[in-house]
Amino acid sequence: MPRVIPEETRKRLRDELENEILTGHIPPGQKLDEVSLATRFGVSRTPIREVLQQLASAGLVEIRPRRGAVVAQLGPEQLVQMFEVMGGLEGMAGRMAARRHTEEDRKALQRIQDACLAAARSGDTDAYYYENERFHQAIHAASHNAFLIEQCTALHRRLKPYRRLQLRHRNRMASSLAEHTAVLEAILALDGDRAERLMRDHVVIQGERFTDFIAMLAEKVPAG
Amino acid sequence: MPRVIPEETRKRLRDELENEILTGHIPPGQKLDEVSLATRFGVSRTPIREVLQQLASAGLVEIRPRRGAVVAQLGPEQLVQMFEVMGGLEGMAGRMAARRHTEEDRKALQRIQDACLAAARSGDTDAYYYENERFHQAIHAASHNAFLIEQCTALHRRLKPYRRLQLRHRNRMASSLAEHTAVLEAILALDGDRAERLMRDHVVIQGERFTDFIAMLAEKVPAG
DNA sequence: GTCAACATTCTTGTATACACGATTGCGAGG
DNA sequence: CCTCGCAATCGTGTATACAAGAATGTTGAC
Repeated sequence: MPRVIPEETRKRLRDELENEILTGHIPPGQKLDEVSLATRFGVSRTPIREVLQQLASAGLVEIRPRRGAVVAQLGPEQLVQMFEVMGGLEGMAGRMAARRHTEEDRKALQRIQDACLAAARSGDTDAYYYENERFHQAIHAASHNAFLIEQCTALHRRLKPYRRLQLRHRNRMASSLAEHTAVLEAILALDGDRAERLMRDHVVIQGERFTDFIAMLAEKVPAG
Repeated sequence: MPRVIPEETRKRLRDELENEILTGHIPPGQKLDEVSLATRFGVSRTPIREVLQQLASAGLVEIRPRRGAVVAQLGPEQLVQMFEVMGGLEGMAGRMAARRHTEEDRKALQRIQDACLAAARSGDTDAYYYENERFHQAIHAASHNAFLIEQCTALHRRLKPYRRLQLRHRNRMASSLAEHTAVLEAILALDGDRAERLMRDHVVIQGERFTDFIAMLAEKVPAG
């Protein structure tokens, strides 16, 4: 039994667990038993505990002293609030992008917007989801604020599982694309105020639609 | 040697270490030796490592694999970026506060503003610093977005050591107070857009002044 | 049959032993 | 005198032992 984890296993530990939580493979509220996880990954409890701590700091799991770790559950209210903040952050990014983007940023944004358009035309939701993500990332990058990028990425990741479902509903893909177009226009026109507002609304609308959906589900399920 | 940390020691561990970093008692770049810390606090390395992990997640220390933990250093650029984001977050809070504050929020805000005024009149920088913090907290609270409050608090804490020096300079206290007044007016007038803008500028100005100061220092010291 | 109190079991939190990468200091070669 | 390489040392990462709180099951009384 090696005393040094084979370099990749360390990351695998964290990434795999994080993924299973983010994808919902391990459902919210599920208890995370240290021993089981340790056995499963073939390591001792020590590195498992470290990973759990990190995931707790990221808000993915909740550690109750002496009572173990569970996958964090986000209620409708928390989701609304997080989408609201996400909107604010993305709005910031939009504003900064409008004021600071470089020629390369322009090109990248337009290229990705084209890809979004293509995905939307072909009706490929998964492809659109992927390109949508890249579009947002490109705007973050164009803000040229590394700290903001970090914050956006972190929150984006955390909300990921909730956004995914949501594009499949109605013709959200079409309106999303239209909103992108408007945002991009504002950015290219160097209009920071407008870019911020449009971007914020774009994200908040997503959030609202989704949280409506969640709230609807929540009514049928007793809080637990 | 007790195997169970006496309940309070656990928090003391984290708080004390965090404080010493935030106050600069342990200077940025300083190596944090696990064994020394363990000895100092009278515990083993295990809880120390946990605390270090948490502080790393909060951005206060940097853990370099196999090479130990050091107190994180923020360069001028990072500080600018963080203040920029802080401004955005506080702006968000201002906007939401304008739209959502309750009667209690109104009263609290006015009460604290009065306290700020009193502190400014008496020229007591420390008192003003304290009341200023409370004013910002009151605005956060009036946003009624718990997640935003968390984010603001976290970033606020992290920037704390940098803001403190800065009020002592010039007549920053007077202009800070004037800015508060304007922000409060906008909030009480339910003008979200204006509250956001004023609040953002208020914070960003603080940041800029401070980072100018830091940048000035940085020129004299070779990057290390 | 229900509930409470106790004993048992399970799981977490801490301490410690040990392995191995990183650092450092020394000596040999240029 | 400087540099490179190696050896000794140091410090971190992991596994494991153990203590004590939490959960669970059992038994007894009402």
